[in-house]
Amino acid sequence: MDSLLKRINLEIAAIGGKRSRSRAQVIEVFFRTGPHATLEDLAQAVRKRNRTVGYATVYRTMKLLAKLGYAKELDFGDGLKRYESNLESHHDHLVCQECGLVSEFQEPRIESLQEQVAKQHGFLPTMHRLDIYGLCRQCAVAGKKEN
Amino acid sequence: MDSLLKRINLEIAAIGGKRSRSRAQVIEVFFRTGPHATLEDLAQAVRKRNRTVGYATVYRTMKLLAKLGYAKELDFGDGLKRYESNLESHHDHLVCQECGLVSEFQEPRIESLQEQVAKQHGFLPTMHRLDIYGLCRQCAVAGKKEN
DNA sequence: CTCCATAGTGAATTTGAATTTCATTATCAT
DNA sequence: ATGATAATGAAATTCAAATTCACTATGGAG
Repeated sequence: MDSLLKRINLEIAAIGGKRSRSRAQVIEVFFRTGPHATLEDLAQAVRKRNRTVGYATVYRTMKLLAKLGYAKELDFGDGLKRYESNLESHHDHLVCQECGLVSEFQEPRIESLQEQVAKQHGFLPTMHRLDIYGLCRQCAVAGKKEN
Repeated sequence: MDSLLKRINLEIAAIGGKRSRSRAQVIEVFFRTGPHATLEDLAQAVRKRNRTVGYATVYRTMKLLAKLGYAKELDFGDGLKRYESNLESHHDHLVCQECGLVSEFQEPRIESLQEQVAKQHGFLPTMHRLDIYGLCRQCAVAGKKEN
């Protein structure tokens, strides 16, 4: 974690940036917070520690982390931007439309089929997004009972 | 096309709705316009024919079509909502990050793997979204030349 | 160490797509 | 025809996100 912060600071310096306490706090909170956190979540968490950190700094820092490749921007269509660490291995999402629960999965066979498809279309893929929407186990059961 | 409009009007009537000229124009323009049109695109196209149609009507009509299942809402992460007809068979998207070109593909093997994954997680899928981002053939070639 | 150019900051403002409001108009069952 | 109600368009509102701006902090040059 400390070495991670150091590495990030080096990269920031490399592109002509300076350090700051606020930004360090945002970065630390981000990596400590669970995945799929909204900007609002992150801002809350940061400000819980240090009330003086402004929303703008949270937004700017997350954008910076995304640019450096440490964070990934997510959008599950609810109008809120979410971020997750890009350090963990790649995965896709199952989003419950009822309770909002987001779970993750990996399926290498899907990945390789995507590569194939892209190649067939002369397309050079840099990333992809696969989100499956529906009802989680809990909500599916609850839904059945209602009928 | 005419029979489609009639069918839609029947469904609207069934949920207690009335007809209107503006709405009919929006619907017609939507089905005549290429896929992945933004709301702005649609509004422009409609207002080109009939300047008196307001943006709100375009927005409301597209939401209605989505609710009835005739239109699908898309979001490629550029902050603009797009719509495509839901009459064509299901497909996923290849989005060029350089020129914005969107092309479509179908891959039944991916679909079935998704079903499998969902089942394994006790998840009841209602829909999914798979977008592959990268460079289209044109832009990939152009990018190489630059280096 | 001391400058000082410049990056970063937070509060406040602005942006911009999308939605809602509201007074008016159009539709349609009776 | 009439009256209940859906639909309309212009304008106002919403809301997350981005930007502005006056001020502060950082860190390389000397």
